[in-house]
Amino acid sequence: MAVTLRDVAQRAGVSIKTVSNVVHERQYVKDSTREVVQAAIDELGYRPNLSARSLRSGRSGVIGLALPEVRLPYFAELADSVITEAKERGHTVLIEQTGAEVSSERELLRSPRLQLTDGLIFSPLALSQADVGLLDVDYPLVLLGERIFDGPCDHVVMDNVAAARAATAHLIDTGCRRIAVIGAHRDEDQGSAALRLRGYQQALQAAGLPLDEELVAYVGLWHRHDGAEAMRELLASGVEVDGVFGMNDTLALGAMRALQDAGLGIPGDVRVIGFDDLEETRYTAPTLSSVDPGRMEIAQTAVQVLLERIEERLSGTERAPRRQHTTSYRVVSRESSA
Amino acid sequence: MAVTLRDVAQRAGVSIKTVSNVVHERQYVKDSTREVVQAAIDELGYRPNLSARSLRSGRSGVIGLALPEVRLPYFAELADSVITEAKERGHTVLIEQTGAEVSSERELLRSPRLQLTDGLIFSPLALSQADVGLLDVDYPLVLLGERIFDGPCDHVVMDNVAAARAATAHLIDTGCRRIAVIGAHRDEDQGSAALRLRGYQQALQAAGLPLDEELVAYVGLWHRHDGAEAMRELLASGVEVDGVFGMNDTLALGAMRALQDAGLGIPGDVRVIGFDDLEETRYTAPTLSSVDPGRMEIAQTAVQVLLERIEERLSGTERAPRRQHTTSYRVVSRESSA
DNA sequence: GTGAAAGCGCTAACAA
DNA sequence: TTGTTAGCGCTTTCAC
Repeated sequence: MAVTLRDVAQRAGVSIKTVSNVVHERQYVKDSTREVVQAAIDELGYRPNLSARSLRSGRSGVIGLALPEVRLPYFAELADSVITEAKERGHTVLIEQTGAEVSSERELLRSPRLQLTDGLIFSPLALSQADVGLLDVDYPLVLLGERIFDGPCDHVVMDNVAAARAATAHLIDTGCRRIAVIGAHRDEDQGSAALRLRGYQQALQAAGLPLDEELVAYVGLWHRHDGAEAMRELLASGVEVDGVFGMNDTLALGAMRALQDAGLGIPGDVRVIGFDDLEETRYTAPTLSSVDPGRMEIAQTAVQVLLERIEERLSGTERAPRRQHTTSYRVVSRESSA
Repeated sequence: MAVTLRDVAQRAGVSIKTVSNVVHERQYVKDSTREVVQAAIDELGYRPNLSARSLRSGRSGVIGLALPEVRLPYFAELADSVITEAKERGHTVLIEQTGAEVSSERELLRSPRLQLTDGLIFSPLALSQADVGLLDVDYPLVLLGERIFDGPCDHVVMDNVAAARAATAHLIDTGCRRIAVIGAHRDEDQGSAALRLRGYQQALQAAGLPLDEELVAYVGLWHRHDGAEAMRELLASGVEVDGVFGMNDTLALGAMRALQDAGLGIPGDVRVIGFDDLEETRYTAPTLSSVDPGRMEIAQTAVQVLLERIEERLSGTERAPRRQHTTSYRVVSRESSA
């Protein structure tokens, strides 16, 4: 059925080893031999069996990417960046969706589904510091985001507190005094929600503005629907608002929608800023100010670090200590806060 | 290093075959034996080596999904659906991005990167009928979309012509007489763009409206940017417009943005409908009417058909003839065409 | 420069 | 009901 190295060797009248050498473009092969072998490969349409190669060599060329849901724009863009970067480095990406449930995130780490993967890039949404022990797995793992610190693996993060502080400060600079924040999670102190809330609070304090709990909107998920819902409740509560910081763009877009439904002008009556710098923020009406989290940098760093770990593991090199890699962010001002 | 079947067998004091039987939850294993083996598995933390299993059994449990770019919302949602459906059926998904270039789509089909995949779901954007020969590959392949017909593989399509006709008819029903269409491609007669254009034309003819070439906007890609750009040009040309059919939601959203920038009201001055029914159409201002292409049905059908083919191939069963599977669509009316 | 052969971990046919 | 064993296709020492 499938053409194997042996078939090629037979056809070319050489040993299996020589064919392997040609396939891997190794030196120490006479040019004439190489040509004969290459001809046999082409004629027979030989394609290496990656399962066999993987079994033998211990590496499959596939890396796993675990995230809540690819349909969420932020993760779709992150996946794109990771896939692109991995391809650049000769690897393919297998995607696992965890749906943001703690249980599936925990299971994922021990899942046999990842077995033919050389390593994993994991962006948890629900796991907490208490789960840090689960991260001590026997395969290369790079963690994304700030839900867990001081884990036994490499970690790529953006400074959420500073970025949220900058976003909030941006609204303050443009004159806002009653800034609502949408996307807080109750009883959380490590996740993005908690960190961005902290940044928001720090900015208010730095500006000498009061922290008004009425301006903090708690939500379940960070979907558009939740942002719209939260904004509606905020408006219904009668609390005065002249600025909105959405913990991500999707929430902010939902909030914009609710504000517009209520007949409020953006940025006239209320200024809005989001977080993530999704492509669509450039095309909404009005265009949405946001924080660019440096997605490309995150993806590149994560893939690079992961591949280094994979290499290290295979070559038995002394393991470098696990590191935390911090990437940069940038506030992007658009119409919604002009 | 890694725990193998042999290690478990030794620890449990049974043969490797028995352990395998337990792992595969096969019958004919005494309960007491099963318990002992399970205990050993848990203690040692045994996880099957999928590369070995794959080499031996000829199936990896991984299916490939090739699409232009996951960051495009339609494909992000499609990927989500495919991954979810595949997981449901015990498979994982490896994603390949082709970037909508003919060359990479052609290469993809012969790529060794797909070698440890059991089969492929392929959504081409650039391949044309002329490439039909390339689809005659030696692995299970399911094609999505209508760029190629009568190929040597299964095919899941939605009736683009009928759906576009329905979308256009919807605008006509609400009173539009000068309907622009955005997203046409020059020199194409098989792709979604050509089919949707045909549906648009059929609807106009059926209503006795003239086909005005000035109302057809040609674009390169179907991104938001292209929609905005095309709409701007349309408006600048001075042609009269009271309705817009965007060949996908992204184009329609870009067009909406341009219309709003020009001070036109939606649906007051111009009614708009898109295509794809992206989640965000429910949250834009105004909400966008669209055509629901039955993404879930497409994904389910594609995965099911592919897994059947994989099964067939492995069991050496008589191959059922290649089939075309047509899924259903639905016009969803929202504010932009109310 | 090239060949022979061992074995990666697992599955499944065949034995017991 | 459980054990033995032959490879799946490849990589990789170690000879020649």
